[in-house]
Amino acid sequence: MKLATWNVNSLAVRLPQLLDWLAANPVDALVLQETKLSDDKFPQAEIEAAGYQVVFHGQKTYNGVALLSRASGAQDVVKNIPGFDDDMARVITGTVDGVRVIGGYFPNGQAPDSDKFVYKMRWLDALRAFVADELQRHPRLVLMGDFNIAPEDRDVYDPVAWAGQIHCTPQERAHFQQLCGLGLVDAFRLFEQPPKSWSWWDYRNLAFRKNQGLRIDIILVSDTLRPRVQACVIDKLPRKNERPSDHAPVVVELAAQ
DNA sequence: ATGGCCTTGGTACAAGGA
Repeated sequence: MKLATWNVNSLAVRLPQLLDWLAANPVDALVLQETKLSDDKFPQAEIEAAGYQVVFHGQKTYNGVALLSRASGAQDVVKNIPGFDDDMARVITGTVDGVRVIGGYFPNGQAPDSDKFVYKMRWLDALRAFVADELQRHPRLVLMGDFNIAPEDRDVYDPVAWAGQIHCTPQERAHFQQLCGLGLVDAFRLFEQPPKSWSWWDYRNLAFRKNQGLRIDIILVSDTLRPRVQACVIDKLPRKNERPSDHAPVVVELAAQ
């Protein structure tokens, strides 16, 4: 079973690339972030024509998430974080083939001294409570998405320049560790990986060509699923396309039960 | 090297992203 996450930075722009990627990478579940589409504009028919079921939670212009899955579809779908009042469409959850899949577009936070950072901290508190609750009922659980947190210095191309900056603050990293403390593990780090592995590269500064990026797109798997994890990779190929998203997909492979 | 790019809304350029 393969599951993946991808921040597409506008599904309206990236739909052809998404369909190409799915044709080459027939995953069982895929969560998308930054679809930037209200639900009435979501390209459901095109995705279904490609052989996927899809549930989505969007808004105009900003944010927006979706969960694609194979024929059996996603069960018990939840949109956003219950009990957390939020104008932004950031979370979608469903059960796919017995695995509880939570897809998240974590707040950016803008700057550590900003109101948006305060929101990020509140959102992370709410997410942690939600994930803890979900884990009680679904021990086979995957939390994946654009975390907008670089968990460690090795996830940052220039840790000195980024020290204390957004994505790298001690507060954000503490939240990441608290999520792991619920009984989740970073699937990417279960394996030896190439040094300087990133999932996002700035559009500016020839950052992709110079491999200057961050690893902020992350797949956490529950302790129950951990023995089934066989591989976790970042697929840089779509970042080499014309008109790419600034993020690359991340894929995890689970052994059959 | 100040910012350099991309997307949206809307039709000029500002805001947000990371």
